[in-house]
Amino acid sequence: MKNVERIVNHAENHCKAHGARLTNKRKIILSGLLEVGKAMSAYDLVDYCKDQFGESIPAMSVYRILDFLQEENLVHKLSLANKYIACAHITCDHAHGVPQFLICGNCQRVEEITINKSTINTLRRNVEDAGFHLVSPQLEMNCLCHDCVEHAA
Amino acid sequence: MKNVERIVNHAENHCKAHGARLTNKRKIILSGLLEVGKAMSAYDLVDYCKDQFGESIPAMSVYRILDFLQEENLVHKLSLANKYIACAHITCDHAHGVPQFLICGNCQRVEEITINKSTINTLRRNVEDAGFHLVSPQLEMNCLCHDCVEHAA
DNA sequence: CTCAAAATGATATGATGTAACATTCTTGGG
DNA sequence: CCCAAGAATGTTACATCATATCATTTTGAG
Ligand SMILES: [Zn+2]
Ligand SMILES: [Zn+2]
Ligand SMILES: [Zn+2]
Ligand SMILES: [Zn+2]
Repeated sequence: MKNVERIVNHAENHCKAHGARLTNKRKIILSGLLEVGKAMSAYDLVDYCKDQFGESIPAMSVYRILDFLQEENLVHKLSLANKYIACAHITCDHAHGVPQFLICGNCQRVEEITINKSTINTLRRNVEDAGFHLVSPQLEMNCLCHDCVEHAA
Repeated sequence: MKNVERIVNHAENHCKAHGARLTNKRKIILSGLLEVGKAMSAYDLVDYCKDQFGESIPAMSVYRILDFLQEENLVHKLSLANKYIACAHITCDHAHGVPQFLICGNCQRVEEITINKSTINTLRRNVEDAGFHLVSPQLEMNCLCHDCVEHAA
């Protein structure tokens, strides 16, 4: 069984567990994101599904499906790039924490990480000191990946 | 002298100091952002300048002017909201560090802060541990301001 | 003053995202 | 099984955000 298929199956079980339905179209969108392995715009996904799966899914539907997948923590939106990326932890059994994203400004690679609690707490204290309350520590950070740092050197 | 005027003068000196020109149109855009005191889209600014200053500045020019103002650190872009906001530290004489933004998800108030170096360094180490190099610690955080926390309680 | 560079304008178009209503699919109770 | 109700998807139109390209105007150094 291909890896993408395995992850999609896992996602389907995750949905079933609380009565949500990972329909065929939703599987296709999720599969596309998993196959590509990097962030794509909604319209990129329209094209990809047309080209790779022969499925014409209108943009409106893609947006709705992306909303659903985000609610299920199967996909995340990167506001810095207006793109969407498959969750890197779909097959992990632990509950999904608030993710942080490292975005390589050179090759666009994206890494989804979970920064350790003590760092987040430090950040939270900084925010409280400024008179605000941190609601969600989802962060998107402008980075360079290891490869791009090497090649630049 | 009004406060906005004072800040704009300071900005003009800042530009002059290295041969950049804070033209009249650029002053108008910056003044608009300062008067409003919150984040606005480029098209919001087109309308505002038309209504408040009787200046019809085409959107294309507004975008160019915002680009200029960002390079001068007089304005920052909030990617989370696709909006622009005047820098909170124009009249500070110290060099402008990399800012972080706290955005109230309820009333849209924005606070520009500079998180202390040690926190940023901790964050940087977390990023390095993930095999990436942090290029810019500009962060946009989904928060609630103190007032909105109170009123919700 | 003159000319080149900088700034701004005009026009078109691309990219991203949502509103509103229609149609189709799914599913559980009779 | 059948049907009604809700969920999912389709259609159309439009709103919003942003850039490409070329023309014109403004500015300032020489
Ligand atoms: Zn995730
Ligand atoms: Zn890279
Ligand atoms: Zn600033
Ligand atoms: Zn608030």
